[in-house]
Amino acid sequence: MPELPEVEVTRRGIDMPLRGAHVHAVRLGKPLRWPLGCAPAELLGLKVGPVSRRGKYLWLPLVPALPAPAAEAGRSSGGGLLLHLGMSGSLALLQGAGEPGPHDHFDLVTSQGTLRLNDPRRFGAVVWSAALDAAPAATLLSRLGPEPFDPELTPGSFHAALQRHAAPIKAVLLAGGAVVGAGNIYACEALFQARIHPLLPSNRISRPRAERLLGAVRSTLARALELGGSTLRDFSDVHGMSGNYQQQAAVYGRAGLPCQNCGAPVKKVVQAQRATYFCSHCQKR
DNA sequence: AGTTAAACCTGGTTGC
DNA sequence: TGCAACCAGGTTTAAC
Repeated sequence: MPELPEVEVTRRGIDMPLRGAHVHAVRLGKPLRWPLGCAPAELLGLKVGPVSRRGKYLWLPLVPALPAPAAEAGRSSGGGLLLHLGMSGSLALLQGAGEPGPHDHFDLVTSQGTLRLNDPRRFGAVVWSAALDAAPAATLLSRLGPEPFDPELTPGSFHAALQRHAAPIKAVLLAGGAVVGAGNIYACEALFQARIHPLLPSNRISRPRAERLLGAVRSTLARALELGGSTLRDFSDVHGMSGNYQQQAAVYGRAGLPCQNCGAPVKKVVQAQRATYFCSHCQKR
């Protein structure tokens, strides 16, 4: 469910409300993708810092609330939680959180509300790391390509990155090495907007088309962000509001329906076990 | 080395 | 109506 816009919407929803909050308790549900990586008791008393995002990961800094005497029994000297929403995860910030439901697998109970992860499929993760640039966080983040809105990501560098892969452009976008953030929905939408065929080998994309694609990725993600995050059925922001980008999708999930540009039926193929929607008339190889 | 499958899970939808 | 098959926003890990 969550691609970059949804994760960013989530970040904005929890950042200020949680800042400066003290951790009162931690509750773990069923196992997620990876173990937490520390004893829950180590988090107690730590203070929440500014929440940041890298790709589809969120970083929730947790620092000692008191300067000097930190070495209390079992308390950590600080670090943070690296969170990922996987395919079906969402975060909620609850005041007076009720009993956890069957898919609520992580609670961070703080002085300013309970941050609760609901994730039916449990592909998501909450992992303790002593620092953003230390293992395990650094290891996970090291595989990520540039942020889509990083000014250092230029048409030239993007084109160069695409030249390094012979795989279909759709697969390259999903892999996130050239640019992070475009998941299955937005990759389809961006390729449609750029009029590029999803099966076209990445390294056969010209410089002008690469520039167009980068612009399409950026505008697609920015649009989704404006609309509050999108996606299919079960994404909701921290206030429980669902996004509505799906109604804006030009090709995703529209197999057989007329292309909004030319009227030809939208096609669906499976690439790397993922559904790809495109218009074979508008999108050229 | 680079690309592609398999794996991790549950739930909703579709089809017989 | 019941149940099996298939599908779903991601990404790591193992295998060609």
